Amino acid sequence: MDKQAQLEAFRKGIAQFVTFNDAEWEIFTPYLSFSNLSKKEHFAVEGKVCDYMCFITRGAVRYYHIKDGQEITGYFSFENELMSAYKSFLKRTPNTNYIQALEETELVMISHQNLQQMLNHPLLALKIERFGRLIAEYYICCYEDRVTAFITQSPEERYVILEKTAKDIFQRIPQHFIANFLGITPVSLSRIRKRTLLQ
Amino acid sequence: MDKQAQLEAFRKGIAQFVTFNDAEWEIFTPYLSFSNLSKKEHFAVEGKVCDYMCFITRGAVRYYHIKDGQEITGYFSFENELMSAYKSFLKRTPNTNYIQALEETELVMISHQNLQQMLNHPLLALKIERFGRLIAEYYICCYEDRVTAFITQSPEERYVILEKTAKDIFQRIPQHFIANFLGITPVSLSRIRKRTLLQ
DNA sequence: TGAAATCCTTATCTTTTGTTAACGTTTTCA
DNA sequence: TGAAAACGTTAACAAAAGATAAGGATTTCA
Repeated sequence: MDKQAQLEAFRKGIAQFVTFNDAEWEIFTPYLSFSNLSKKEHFAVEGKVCDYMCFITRGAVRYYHIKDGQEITGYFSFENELMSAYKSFLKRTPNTNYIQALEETELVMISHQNLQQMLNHPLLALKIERFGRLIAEYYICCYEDRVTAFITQSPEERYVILEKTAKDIFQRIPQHFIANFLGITPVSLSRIRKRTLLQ
Repeated sequence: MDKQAQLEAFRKGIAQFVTFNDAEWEIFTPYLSFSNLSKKEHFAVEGKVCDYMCFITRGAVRYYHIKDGQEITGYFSFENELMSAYKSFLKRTPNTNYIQALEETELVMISHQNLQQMLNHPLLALKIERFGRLIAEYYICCYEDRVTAFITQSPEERYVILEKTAKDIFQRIPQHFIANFLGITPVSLSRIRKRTLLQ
């Protein structure tokens, strides 16, 4: 995808949070940069501060932790979604997990430095503050649902709901990553799938 | 606690997010209101839109869902912390859980309506946008840690860590609520406690 | 293209958790 | 103050999940 098309996709993708008129867009876009990730390439690694907030125009990534030498996948992001090691990016602290491309991935990026400059730019500040607030609020709602699922649902219930609401993820993501995401082992997910098929 | 003392506590409590000079404070405080909750009184109930964002100056509350007729406690907030049915408050959608006072509780409150007015007030807008953004970012970091705990830790590990990092909660909150919070049943928590004591 | 890596399933065994119920203690509140 | 409610522990059994290993299919990539 060429940069112009990526910018268009980005503009459309963030319209749920904030819309720029053409004059604002002219000021805004020079603060953006672009990058590609090849399959298995890391966007973020443990111990490093994450300097970019991204919008994925194509591809998919997984977020994972390493515990006792084992990778545990906690989340995914796909095209037309935002991606960042959010906590590290915001707090400027070393990241505690990894983000890795599952496919060829294209990104539109905002560096932390540029973000700060925009927050000091008289014509952008208010809109960028709002953008940041709405993004954060959006993610809070996602997280709230996720925690609620862990509190109130069994692994099997979480699987059944995921299978209903995001069937396509099973075509795109290896099943053992999805198992981690659901909070169980791959073996256990395989059993649950067999069990729920028979019913 | 009298209102002046509550306001002082509030100002101090939000200083981690935003600080007001005295002139700004004068403009800001008329948008606030006050309320008390007696023990077991509900601040929020399922099905109603939550109209207030609160700061707790005294007391404690629990957040719980009802599933199959059973109450499942998912979170707590204490004095000097913020409290709201955040998702409902932000999205103006019916709330999906309950918030109930565990003790006599005192609140400083911002109504959604007043918040919107402040966001349109030329002298407050930027600071309030920032306040909202920083609060949301703060909660995202909390949620991120919580989800990571569910993904990467066993119930026993979650208990041991909670016992280390927030021992006082066990003196203040009934144990079966804490069990829900950890994602397990009260019986299971009782077993874990016995098990880890013996080791 | 062919060896290596990845992936899913299945089996076996162990460990943990859920469920239900009972019991004694403490707290609540009319 | 006294009956009722709330609370934590324990027991017994069932259900589910974790750990480990093996086997076969598919994919990857040099």
